Amino acid sequence: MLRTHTCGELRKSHVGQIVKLCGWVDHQRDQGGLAFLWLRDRFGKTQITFSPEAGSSPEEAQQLLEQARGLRQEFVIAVEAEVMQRPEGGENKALATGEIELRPLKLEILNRSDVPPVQPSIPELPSEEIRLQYRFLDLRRPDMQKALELRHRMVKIMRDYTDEHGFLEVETPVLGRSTPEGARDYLVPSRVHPGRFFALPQSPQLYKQLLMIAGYDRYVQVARCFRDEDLRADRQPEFTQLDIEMSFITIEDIMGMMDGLMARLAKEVLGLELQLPLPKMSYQDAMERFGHDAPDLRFGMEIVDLTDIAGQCDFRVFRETADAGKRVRAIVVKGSADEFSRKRIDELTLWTQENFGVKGLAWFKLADEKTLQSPIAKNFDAPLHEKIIERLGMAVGDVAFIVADTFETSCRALNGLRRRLGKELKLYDPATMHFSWIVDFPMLEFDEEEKRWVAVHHPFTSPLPEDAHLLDTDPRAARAAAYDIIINGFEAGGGSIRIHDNALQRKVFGLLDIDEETAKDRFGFLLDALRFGAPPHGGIALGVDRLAMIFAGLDSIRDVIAFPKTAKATDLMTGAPGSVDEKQLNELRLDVKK
RNA sequence: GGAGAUGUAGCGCAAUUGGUUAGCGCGUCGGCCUGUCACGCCGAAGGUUGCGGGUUCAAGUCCCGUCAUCUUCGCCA
Repeated sequence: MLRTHTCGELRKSHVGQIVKLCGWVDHQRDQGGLAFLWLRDRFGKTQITFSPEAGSSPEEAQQLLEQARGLRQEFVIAVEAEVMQRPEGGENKALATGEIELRPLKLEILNRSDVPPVQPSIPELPSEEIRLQYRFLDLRRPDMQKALELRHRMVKIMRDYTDEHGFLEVETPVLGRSTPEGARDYLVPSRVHPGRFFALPQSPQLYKQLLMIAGYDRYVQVARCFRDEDLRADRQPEFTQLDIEMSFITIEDIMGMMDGLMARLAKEVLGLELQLPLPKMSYQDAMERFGHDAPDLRFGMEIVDLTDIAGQCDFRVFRETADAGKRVRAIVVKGSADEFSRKRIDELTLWTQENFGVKGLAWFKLADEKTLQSPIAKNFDAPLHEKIIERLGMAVGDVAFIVADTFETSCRALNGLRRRLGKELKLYDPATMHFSWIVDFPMLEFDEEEKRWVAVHHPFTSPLPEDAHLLDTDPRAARAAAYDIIINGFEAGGGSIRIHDNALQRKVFGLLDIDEETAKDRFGFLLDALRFGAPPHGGIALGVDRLAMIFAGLDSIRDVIAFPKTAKATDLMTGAPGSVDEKQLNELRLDVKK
């Protein structure tokens, strides 16, 4: 047996025992006649003390000390040792094993290490580039190990919870067929069928619906999904979702099931009691009040509409915006006017223009309780000043930022501004967690570029029953039976009640400009299945990586993924994607031209 | 596809307005130290400043291009 215990488990109660430990040399301290060494594995660290009492004789003690001096960071060693209580006052409270130390009897080097570019023993982080290139070393860092452990616990809770509620985990294919609706697919060429391709799943959406039709009510899968789109701090080209589908249910049933799961995760992982049911907000409300369908509700700073007042002022930009049916909207920063010098406002204006395409960013401060102060203030008469101050609820010391543009652009700009200011001005405690549902999404939106309707959620989403008739008369107004779960401004998951009626599904395909032939070719199996007793069903998918990131209080999804990819979707460690032999290409009958 | 930031020793960083031999900490190597806790002392080695071009008497510093990493807009049914 190489070891009897891990590096994290020895306590006072083990004192006197002879144990065997294996691990990596974390760091050392040589004091001449006395040396200390910390042995690390993913369970913890244990101190080994090389003193004249080591071994069974002074000669052995000296030999062990010499051996210890030859050790370097990240060497892999095995020690046989006696567990000793540390001398009075020599405990290390920062270490779980800090009450004991090991008196070594035998030491063996199992493997050596080059000087590591990443030092797991120091808290200072190397650049992300180095971390990803030497991920196997970065993963030795206790922070990474904690993050992956937390992720494991969350997934375990998800599996336990769904199992206890009668869910069945079913695996669905990774090699499927491409459905160009939605995100770009990762394609896999077929050798057996030259010129034809599999697609990696963007989600197991259709398979889980087919499982419902097959009668496998209450399906769950921890599913890997792939999307060939550009990355972000919270987006990877391959990611994991907790995929769920249920039959004979209502929206409330699914939300209730997820509320329970969230409460359990919050309780067991963070020790937080969630108030259930989780609050709900309509999409329309979210856009009006926060400018985004995944608002960060940990702080206020709600958007206020000024369009009607703007229509009465002499400031041409505002009046013309209002007259054109666009919007003039504002957010107010409470009590921080002093922090917004002209220079800072200019910088914010430029940032807003460059990132969100607004033409400008207007602002008001208060000169006194009744008078606005701003380069554009003179374009407003006194009653308008008072109206604006009242509408915005401004007090002296507040500053308001106003965007005049289309509804969509003002949403983007004000949401961006709101998030940035909320973070910069520390308007919320980063440790708080805010869960909510966003409901009543529109079912369709018009894609101006492609000049056609596209599904906001996906083409299999059912309209709300009371809105189904709008598909014939006013598709824009039809609301979907869809819902997103939002945590701290992140979309942590989303789902919908699906269409289970063949005719309705065909009608929606028609609205989406998918003609009968294409629908049959791409989704024929679904349309077929819908003719053979499809039960009403619906489900949800939770972003496992994002949930783990949020619960761990981290800013990047990469920190909860063992082997993540860079912003350009490459793997710095393996070099993937790599080139392949001509032989492989020939077998696939692929011709790669640069 | 666009925008911004960054790139200097194995790692993290510094280097006035362009101006001697590019510094500091950690690590590495050598020496000393009997109670340390990533943190004692002394000494040494270690650099094509991402890469290519340009401006200049002189470039880590300015300009152009390029590559990489991060952030972000577009994109992400």
